[in-house]
Amino acid sequence: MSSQIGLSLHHLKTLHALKQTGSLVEAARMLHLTQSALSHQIKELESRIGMELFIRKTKPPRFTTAGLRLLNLADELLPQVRLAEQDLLRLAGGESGRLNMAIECHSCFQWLMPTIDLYRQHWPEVEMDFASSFNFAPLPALSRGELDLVITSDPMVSPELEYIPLFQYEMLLAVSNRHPLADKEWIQPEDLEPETLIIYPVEHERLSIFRNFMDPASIEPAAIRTVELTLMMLQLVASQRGVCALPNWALAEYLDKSQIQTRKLGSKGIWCTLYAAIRTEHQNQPYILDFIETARETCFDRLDGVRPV
Amino acid sequence: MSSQIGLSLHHLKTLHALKQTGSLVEAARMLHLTQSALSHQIKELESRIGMELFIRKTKPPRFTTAGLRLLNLADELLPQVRLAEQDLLRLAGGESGRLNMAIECHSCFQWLMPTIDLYRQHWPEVEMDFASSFNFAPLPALSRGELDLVITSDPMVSPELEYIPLFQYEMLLAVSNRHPLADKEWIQPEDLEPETLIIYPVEHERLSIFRNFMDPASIEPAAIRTVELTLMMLQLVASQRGVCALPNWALAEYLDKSQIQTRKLGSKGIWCTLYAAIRTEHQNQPYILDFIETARETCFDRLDGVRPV
DNA sequence: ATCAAAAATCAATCAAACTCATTATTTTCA
DNA sequence: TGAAAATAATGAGTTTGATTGATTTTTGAT
Repeated sequence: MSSQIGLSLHHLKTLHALKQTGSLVEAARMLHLTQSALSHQIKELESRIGMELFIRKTKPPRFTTAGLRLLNLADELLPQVRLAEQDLLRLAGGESGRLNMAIECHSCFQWLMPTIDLYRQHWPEVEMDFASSFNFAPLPALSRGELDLVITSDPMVSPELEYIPLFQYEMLLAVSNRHPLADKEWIQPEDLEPETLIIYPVEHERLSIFRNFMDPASIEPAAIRTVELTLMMLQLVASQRGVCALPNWALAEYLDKSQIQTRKLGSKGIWCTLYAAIRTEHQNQPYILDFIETARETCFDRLDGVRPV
Repeated sequence: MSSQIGLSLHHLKTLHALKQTGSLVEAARMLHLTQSALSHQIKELESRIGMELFIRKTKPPRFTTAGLRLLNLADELLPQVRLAEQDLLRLAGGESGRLNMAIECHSCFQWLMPTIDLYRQHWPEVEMDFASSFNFAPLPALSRGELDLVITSDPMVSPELEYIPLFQYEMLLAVSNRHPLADKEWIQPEDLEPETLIIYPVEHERLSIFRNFMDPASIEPAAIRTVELTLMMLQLVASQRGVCALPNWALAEYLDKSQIQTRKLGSKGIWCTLYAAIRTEHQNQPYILDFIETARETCFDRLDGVRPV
């Protein structure tokens, strides 16, 4: 029966990831596989259907008709598979549980809300609660069992904690259009010496602008101003009251609306990984893992500039 | 990311086949795999989701909630996959072609019509034509290239012909309710000696009632009457004008409506395989193979009593 | 033109899926 | 009810296919 192409969900996931990321390398990271693996996988599939699926030699790959048809299939099937797997997890692992969470990265509310909304539809029985982390250290609270999940970008290793990477993002400096730094290709630590730096009201060691950029160069900004809301930060930047460092995805949607621009921190930029921290005892708990999975999906779907792993 | 169950289309196909056939053995035959393979496959899946998918120890297996959820998923996904694969085949192999067919088994019109209707929806460009085979031998015509597909239950081996099995069925004897043979558990060749046998107007060697039943016992019926239509045959049987042998699936829908009953031919019954014969040059021709695939699906979906391979 | 990043390729490895042979369990039927 | 047949489960071994690591080729950027 050679009429069977032998499509599999792997193929669809690969194509979908390729579409989402625009490159085999990134798609591979998203799927926790090698670039080589994906290359082989696609080539094998192409040989079976006797056609190319996408045009290589173009930066975001352009898909052929056949490739588009499969992408279309993926868009239809994968969500259904996802739903079914969620149902199975609920059936097997129990419907309910407690999910107290905190975020160390304050811009994260941007994607956390849609994530939670989506998650609640599928796990209505899970009790969710949030702790604002301006005042206390969430990771110890997680260890103590007061929290169940913490979104953080700096893991503190501990035997009872498990860190599951969500995505990578770049920390960018936001400056006003008319700011002198807007003329520079990228920012050096010294450039910030005369500036007012606007930050969230947390310890400096927890901010990568300090930890990974200024501290290593032993440089401090002229002034520091703390603000609790991302939107307010950007307003201040636009008003030339200072500069601030924020994740690329947090800035993306404000770029054209406000009078601000973004610049790399250092020639390579500062890249951070955002993690979901859980207690090790929860590492197989379906309702927890599915929250994380939902978060990843939401982020890759809605956030610009995020990269896998 | 251990929240992934790792569902695959194989699993869904297996579950679906299990539901359709009611047993692992038959499901395996339908999928061209071993019973062992399916057993392992399901067990592995069950271990991954941590639940049983169906209750063994019941003749048609009863599915658990989890199993039903997956069956439901299969019903949603598999048709979509099927459509996508058809689209790819069309894209790769060309949309059009010639499909002249003939059936040696006259009852086959029963399922051939719905098959053709379904097929035409997906391959509107393929030119279809039918040759009634009462007068001529279709297999030689197929070799000669006058035909492209023949439905037959007795393959004549030839280098340029390829036989693709569709399904197995049982040849049953139809008798009137009031006929003395209706009292017998099953029919022996001798039982037919005093009877009038109603057959299609083709050579006796092409009829399995002769080839596999009466001829081996060197027995001939008292009289033979030829009729071209299945429905007419059954009317004659009901009117006690004779008995006839027909495929179980052809009889199934008339059983309660008319005054007829069916009996096995021999203690084990006569089982035949129905094939689609094509020219070897067509063995990779997508539009041909997809017709055959469509036929198989239609038969398994609509015909009672057919068995895989 | 040169360099860095991405993709393709090849050989080797690894793991999953399948088969064969066997055992256990069910079903059927005498 | 018990024996025989059919079906399912199990286990060991094999095959296939998927994945990786190392390398080359290609592409895009400077």
